[in-house]
Amino acid sequence: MSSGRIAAVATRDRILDAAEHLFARRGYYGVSLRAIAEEAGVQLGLLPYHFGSKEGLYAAIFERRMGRINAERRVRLEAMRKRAVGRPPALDEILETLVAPLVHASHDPERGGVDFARMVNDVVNFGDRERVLPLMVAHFDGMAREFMEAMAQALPDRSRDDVLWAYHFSVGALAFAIANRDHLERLAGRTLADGDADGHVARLIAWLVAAIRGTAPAGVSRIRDRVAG
Amino acid sequence: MSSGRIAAVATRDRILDAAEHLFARRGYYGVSLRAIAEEAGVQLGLLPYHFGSKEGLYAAIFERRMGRINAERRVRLEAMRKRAVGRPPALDEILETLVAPLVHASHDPERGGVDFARMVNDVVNFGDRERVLPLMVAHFDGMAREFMEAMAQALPDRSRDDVLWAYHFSVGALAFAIANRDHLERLAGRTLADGDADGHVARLIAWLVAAIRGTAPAGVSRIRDRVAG
DNA sequence: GTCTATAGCTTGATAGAC
DNA sequence: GTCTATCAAGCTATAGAC
Repeated sequence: MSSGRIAAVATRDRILDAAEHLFARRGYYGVSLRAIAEEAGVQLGLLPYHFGSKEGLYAAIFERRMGRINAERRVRLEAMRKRAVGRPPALDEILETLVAPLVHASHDPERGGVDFARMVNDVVNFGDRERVLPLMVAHFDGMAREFMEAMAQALPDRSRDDVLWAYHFSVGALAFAIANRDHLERLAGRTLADGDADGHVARLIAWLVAAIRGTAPAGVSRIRDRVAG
Repeated sequence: MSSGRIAAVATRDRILDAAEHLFARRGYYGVSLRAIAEEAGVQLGLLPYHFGSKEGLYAAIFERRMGRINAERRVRLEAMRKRAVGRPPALDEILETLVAPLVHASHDPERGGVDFARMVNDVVNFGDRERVLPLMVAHFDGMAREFMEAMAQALPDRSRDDVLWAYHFSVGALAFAIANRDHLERLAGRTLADGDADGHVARLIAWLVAAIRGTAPAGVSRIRDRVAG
């Protein structure tokens, strides 16, 4: 490994950092390659050289971050399944597996922090379908299937549509939560002292469990859920 | 009122319709005035003439729609207060007041439908703060104060931060729900038969009430809430 | 009020020197 | 691998005819 290659990786990462930061604030079309190059302290021509195109750069940001997050989820899912043999997995464990890796990343500048969280939120709320669809397929759809299957097992008395709705809204709440932390502070008009990632995970899971359990269609399951949860 | 003025209003509205439709799909920077003019069947020069600038056009879309929605909310809030003298307002009524006018608008093409809903979602998830902040202040902040006050009364055992968090997440869920209805169908891989607005309002309110009630910090209030709710 | 034409700038991508 | 220079196309906003 030559020192040139090391330098190249460092440059690539500096570009990705700069792009992540700017895309998070103004969206894909709101940021020019020139602005990114300037932020990265690099010349414009380097961006198409390393990433092929603007879309390629955008996609590369997701590839850098989501692999680790989804790997962490898969490890947790596997551990969860091993713990729960013969019985269905617990709803709050499933939700923690869904939520925790991304929330932790959104608190860790080394893993993208709020910037990457905002980009995730942008993709999840995908207004610009044609552009964003490949990213959803590559980084979200596979996990979605796994989580919905687990949730269906944890909620045996719910219809397929109920599970779908629960997963859909859980992802929405997750994306909203990690991307709009500072928005909450604006609403409050002051700084909030709720910084730690684990606290956010706990609050988010409590919210989701309550929402999903509390909207049970049948009276019987509702009582059982309260005892179990 | 001359026929020229009537025609002018019609043209203005056609431009607003076209802009709303395109902004909903690709965001502010992803749409050019040229594309809007073409979609509206109008010449480019007319847009700056009628709206001053691209930002002015974007703001005009919100002015056209949000006035009516917030007026409806104020009427409902007032009626709610008259119904509940001496006792705190019910949480589900407050949430219905927050949610129903916007959900109904998101189902009605005459009031912007999904397109305007997507624009609302974009502002609520405001990545591009400098640009969007004036719109939040003009159309959302006033209502936010009123709703948080009502929610604080309906949830007397909760802290100020709890109420803040509940309101913040309710708005997030509302914006997500109205903007991503079709997203749910992609996830399902089929068309869902859940078209009516009232059904969506009911499902959303049930979700929010369950989430807010179910995350009560104290055990005592939790029991009381279940009896009351 | 609407259209045509254009000014002045920015955009993403590429070619070629080093 | 990085930089400089440049292209063709796109952008918003404006001026002036009708």
